[in-house]
Amino acid sequence: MDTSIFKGSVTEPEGLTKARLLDVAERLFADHGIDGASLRQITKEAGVNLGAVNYHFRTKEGLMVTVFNRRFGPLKQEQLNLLKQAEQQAGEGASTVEKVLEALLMPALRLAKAADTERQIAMKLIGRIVTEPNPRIQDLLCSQQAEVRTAFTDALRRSLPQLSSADLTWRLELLWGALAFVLCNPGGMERATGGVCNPADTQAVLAQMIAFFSAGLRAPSVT
Amino acid sequence: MDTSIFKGSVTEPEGLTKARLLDVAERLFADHGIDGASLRQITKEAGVNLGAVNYHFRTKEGLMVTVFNRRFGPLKQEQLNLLKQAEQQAGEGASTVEKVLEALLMPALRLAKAADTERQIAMKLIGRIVTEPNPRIQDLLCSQQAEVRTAFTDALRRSLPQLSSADLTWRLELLWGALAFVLCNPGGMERATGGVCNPADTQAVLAQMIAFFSAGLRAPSVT
DNA sequence: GTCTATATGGGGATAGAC
DNA sequence: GTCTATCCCCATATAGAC
Repeated sequence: MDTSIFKGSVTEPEGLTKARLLDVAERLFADHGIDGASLRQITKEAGVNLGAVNYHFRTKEGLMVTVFNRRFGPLKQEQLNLLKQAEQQAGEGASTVEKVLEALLMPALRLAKAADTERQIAMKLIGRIVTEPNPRIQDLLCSQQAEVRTAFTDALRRSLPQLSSADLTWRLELLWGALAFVLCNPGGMERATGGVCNPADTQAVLAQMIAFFSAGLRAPSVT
Repeated sequence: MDTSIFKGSVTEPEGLTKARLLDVAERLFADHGIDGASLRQITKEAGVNLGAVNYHFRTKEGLMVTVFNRRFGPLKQEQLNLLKQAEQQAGEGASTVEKVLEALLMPALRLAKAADTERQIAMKLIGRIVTEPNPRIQDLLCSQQAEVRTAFTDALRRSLPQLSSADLTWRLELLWGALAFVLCNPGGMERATGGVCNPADTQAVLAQMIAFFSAGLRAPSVT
């Protein structure tokens, strides 16, 4: 007697395989880097077939781009929305540096509606992609983030009219790098600092970064 | 008539193959990441045989560790020497934050006695290793840098007695991340900022970072 | 949509001649 | 010390059965 209900090639619920692939790929990309995570590993852990990647995403790069957009799209929107809110609150005058920084940093550190472990995975993914050696991925990121970059540069220029344009650009790059580093390797950071720094503690990181960087941004121009 | 002097397996000058391997490996590790650079590519570009890696360094990891130490050993020494000098100059009192930061940042950004292209390669290598996903490499870096980390943390603690220990640790991590990011991908940074930021301009980066981070470090404690 | 099987290429490591 | 040749494993991508 055969008690199994699903046998042979029974059609799965629409999109389930695809979603499982995306979830596992995101986690493994975050933990081992893009090149460091193989399709074999991803499909095995997702409990789906290797061929499914080809069917749903065509190539590994297709999978990567989809993972990327699923996470960066909403993030970008949230950053722009928060910035808009901050500027509306400020009314006629310029927003404070702190408010602008919060709009930029909070979404990246918090990641909307994410459960705790999911949040940590997504955070690491961002860090990995930002520091990815592969030039194709860098290009992708660069174009994706261009809108965010200009929006926040403009906002900060209004908040800090005394700062030269070059200095502002430089300091935003430094801030971006520090953020990427924090996101990239939370475990290593905690270990290196003897447990003092825990990047998963969103509130603490946010407070630290805002205090540190708003003071830095207010430093006199050097050019 | 055979005019070639070296033919067949003529013994090369001592250490030449080894040095060529190290130089090329450093460049390719810097450009493509550790995993991204294959031994085949390295040996081919170095004009040496694949087997030479096994003979001189045993494994790829052996090669990587040697490249690593050749570059980080002197860097570490230079950082510690400059710090010592700064503290001697300061005499009884504490060194200024700026002097301490300069001792930390300048060697990394300048890299002693390096020609221009060599310097850029070495800078990228540092960035790559700092952001490397592979946990073995992270451990190596962490232990190598422990001495530098504590020396500079102690120096800054003396310069900034009002800053809580946790805040200082956090801010140094953020600084370290920003530095890594700058070193890691100079081309991408220049492109993303429309040429405004050129990480190869040591003096400019140093001035920017010192102004930005010394102001940040002087911000009030948040904990 | 899902599976098995395989094509094709590249990786690191090594043995053994010279 | 250097070279060739090769082992063996793993990668991505794909073809074709179900």
